[in-house]
Amino acid sequence: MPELPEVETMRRGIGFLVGRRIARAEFPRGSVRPILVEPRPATVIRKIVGATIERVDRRGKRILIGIATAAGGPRCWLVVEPRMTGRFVTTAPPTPGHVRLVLGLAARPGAAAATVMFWDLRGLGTIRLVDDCGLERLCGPEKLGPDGLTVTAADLVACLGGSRRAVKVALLDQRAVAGIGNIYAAEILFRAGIDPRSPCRRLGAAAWDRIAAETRRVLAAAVRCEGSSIGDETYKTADDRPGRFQRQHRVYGRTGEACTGCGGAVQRIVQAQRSTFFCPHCQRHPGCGRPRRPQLPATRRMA
DNA sequence: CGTTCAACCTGGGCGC
DNA sequence: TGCGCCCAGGTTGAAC
Repeated sequence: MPELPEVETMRRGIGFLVGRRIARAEFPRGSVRPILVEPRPATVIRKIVGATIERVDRRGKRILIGIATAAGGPRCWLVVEPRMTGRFVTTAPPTPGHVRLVLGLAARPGAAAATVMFWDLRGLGTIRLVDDCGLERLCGPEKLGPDGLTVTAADLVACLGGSRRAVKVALLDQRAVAGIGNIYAAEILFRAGIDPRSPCRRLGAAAWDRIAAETRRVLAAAVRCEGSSIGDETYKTADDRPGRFQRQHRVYGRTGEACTGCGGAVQRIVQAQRSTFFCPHCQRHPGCGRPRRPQLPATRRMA
């Protein structure tokens, strides 16, 4: 579920952790299979209980909790990947059985004791405790490209300009740009007017300009709306409110509905085993002067 | 290099 | 009611 806007909203929702001491940590053994935790939960608990949280950051779709070890040793990081259904909660969790981590914060002057939980329905999320070196290995530039809120056309061209991959698939590559997922890839390309099937190498400078600009604009707007909540299940803010950006979805999840641009039907196709939503009329290969016909691979050979 | 598939999990929704 | 199937915001690794 969570893409950059949702994870950024989570980060803000638990920002009050900064400066707080961890009084208690627990990895509850619910009725479902445990999620991936590295190193062993007992080791993580031993290292972080008693320590103080120095910062709460985000890189791409990951939350980074910077922790000063109790003994004043080197800082370590709790790296949380929510994947499909993970989220932080400061109120009652949707189900008690899917709470994966509980952090109890010590009271201090001006702040009562508090509890923060990581809840994950499907359990595909991960929690890792790493040092600075491990953080680099996990979230360094080899793994995560420039952040989606600030990515430039030059960044995209440098990484993807020569690629044969379909642009929608490429935008999901976190090494190219960090934070875009299936929802926002669709919304960005609709607003940029680009056919999701276009091979990257066939896009011109103007197209990359539009893609980069819409990436920043759409993600920033979604952050202001506190993300997209679909259905009622999984994603909500840390204090249990739904996001609002789903109201501004133009194509995602709207198969068969009228395109807000031309009134035609929004289409769903599958790329890289994932749904892609787009309007074949409003989204064209750049440089192609007129709307593409709805996919008939036939008449290609001619040109 | 790029695509396809399976896997990791739980749960909702649909057709029969 | 129940069963089987498809779907879901993500990521990884193996096979072709």
